[in-house]
Amino acid sequence: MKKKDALEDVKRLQASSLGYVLIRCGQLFNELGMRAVNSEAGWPMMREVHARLLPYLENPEGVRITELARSLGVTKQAVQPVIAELAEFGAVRIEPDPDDARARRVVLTEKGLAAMRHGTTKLVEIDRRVARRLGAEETRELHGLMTRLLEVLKALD
Amino acid sequence: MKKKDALEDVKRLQASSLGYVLIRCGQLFNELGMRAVNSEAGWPMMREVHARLLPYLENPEGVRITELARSLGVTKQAVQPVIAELAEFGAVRIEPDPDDARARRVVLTEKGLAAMRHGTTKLVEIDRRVARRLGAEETRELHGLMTRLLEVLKALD
DNA sequence: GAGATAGTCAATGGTTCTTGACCAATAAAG
DNA sequence: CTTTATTGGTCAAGAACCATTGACTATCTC
Repeated sequence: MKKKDALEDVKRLQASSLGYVLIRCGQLFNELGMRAVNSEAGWPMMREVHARLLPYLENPEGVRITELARSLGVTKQAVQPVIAELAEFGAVRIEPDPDDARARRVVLTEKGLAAMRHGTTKLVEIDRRVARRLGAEETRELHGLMTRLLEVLKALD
Repeated sequence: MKKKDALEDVKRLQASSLGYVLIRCGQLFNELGMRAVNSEAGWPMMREVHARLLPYLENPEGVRITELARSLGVTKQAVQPVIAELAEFGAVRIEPDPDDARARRVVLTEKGLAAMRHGTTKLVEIDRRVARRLGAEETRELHGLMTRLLEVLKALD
């Protein structure tokens, strides 16, 4: 059974890769998180696009659509339906730009902030379930290492 | 500036969450990996769907389409175009099922196995770049913890 | 004024997935 | 050994989502 051995070989290689294991973990966690958020009322249907956009609304003065598009790496036309949905829900407000009459500013509202908080809280709840099985010490250690890893990955491009 | 404080608060909450940091890391790593795989010739266009399907072809005897669909949580119709593409490329072979004349078995070929190996190798290369910045000891530790985390997450549902 | 920039509108394309109708083979039951 | 229900798979049509290009308006900058 040479073929079976080759398969086992690849699986060993996968298990040996930090990245492979990391990607799997990230997907599973993401799935759990999305399910937890959408299982509750209040947010009609949280989709990946929303979660991807929200972090770029850090500026309390608002962010221009073009800037959002550039941050996300897509065209401004692609961003429009997303912010339209967010605005309809009330997570963002679209204001005219005081400095430029052409431009508009997408501003995170209190409700949008609450949505971010809610989503993160759900993740923290899963954290706790994980910690109960993984151990408090290990979880803390993992969190520390992961935080450093995030910095490394950001710098890596 | 109460609003800015509230935002900082959420960001602190996010940074404190293992899951949040993990998801970000996973996305970044995945992006790097996909880019690395597609930058080389040999595999015309590796998409997420392919990467998602391949792991379920572990059985050397092949797997039924219905079974694949159930594993992926979609309909069998959704699976069909994916395996058609994989078959066209040569990563899988579609054989009649010896036990059931209705059924077909999707079998991973040598080429498909090589593709998995190639993808994982690319991840391992990124691993090394990460390890150079994170430190060998830390990387090893992180890998160990992450492997345990994966088991925990799988069991969590 | 000339040219760049912010944003919108319209049309369109690709990917993924769905429902519904169908065929062929199997399994269960009389 | 038929009848009936179930199962594996395909075909066809289409919906949802995400993104695109192209054309246009309004404004800003020089």
